[in-house]
Amino acid sequence: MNIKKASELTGVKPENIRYYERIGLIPPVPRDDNGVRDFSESDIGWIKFSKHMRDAGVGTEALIEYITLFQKGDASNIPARKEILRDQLGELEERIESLVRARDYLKFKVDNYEATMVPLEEKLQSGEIKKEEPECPKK
Amino acid sequence: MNIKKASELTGVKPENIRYYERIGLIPPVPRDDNGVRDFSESDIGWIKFSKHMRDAGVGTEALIEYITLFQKGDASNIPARKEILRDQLGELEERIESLVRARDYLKFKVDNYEATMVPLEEKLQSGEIKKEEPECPKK
DNA sequence: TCTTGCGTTAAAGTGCACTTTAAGGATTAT
DNA sequence: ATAATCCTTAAAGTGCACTTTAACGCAAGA
Repeated sequence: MNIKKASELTGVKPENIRYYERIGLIPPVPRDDNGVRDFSESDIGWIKFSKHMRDAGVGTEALIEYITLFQKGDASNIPARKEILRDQLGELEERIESLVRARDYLKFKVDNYEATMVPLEEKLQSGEIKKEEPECPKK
Repeated sequence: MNIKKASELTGVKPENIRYYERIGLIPPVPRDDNGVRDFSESDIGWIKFSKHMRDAGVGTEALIEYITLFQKGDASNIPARKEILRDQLGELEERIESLVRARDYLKFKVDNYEATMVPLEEKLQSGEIKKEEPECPKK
């Protein structure tokens, strides 16, 4: 299948598929006689995988490293590949933690906006206090 | 307190505190007679807030909009401020979802690496199959 | 045949969020 | 008093991940 179809199937723009291939974020895609890319299901799978990981904030570097190892097609580097994945999994878990904390804070703030901000604003208006906002939920 | 102290307290580098102030990511910090910033507890709170949100991937634009509204110190824009926060909360929730999906996928992949990859590699070695990796857990 | 629409590459440009540099002013330590 | 160590600003530079541009080729339809 051509790059347009691959793009539709993966939600990654053709330019970015080419870019991903160029930097090694996906393995090289085979070409036909005219040098035109002919994507297989497995190529599509790789694009989806990389998109998935990129969306989650996994940096290109770790991904490229992983793809490179995979491409060597050597069973001896399976532990290395597994370790990259495990590292990224750890980082992902940390990022989720951080996001959840921020979300809880923001949720608290939104839920209590009227209760805390309106009286604060009133005092502010009357010059009773100086401007200050950030109060966090005591975790 | 000076910018060094503020930096230590918040984990944000002095350069970035200045940068944050310059672009409006925190309200202006009062200066002493020499034009040197003198941070109050509330200034520290703002830095922490912005860092917290930035770490979670909240873009500067939304944050600046929020700070700007806050600075107008007008109770009438409380709903607008609340809405910005609510919007960002929604986006944060989506990002968390996406990360959790990626994590689950990666976790599956790591947990099953030996089980799925080792036999795959063996077949590959023997030329029995072509290279293809990405198989997802059926969610 | 020629225009439309797909594909290709290399290279330059963009946007974001810092980060560094340059040039200088004030306070503290020796 | 002079060197170190803080502070200040404006402006230029960096790194990442695209994104756009330019210049081209092939192939089917009017």
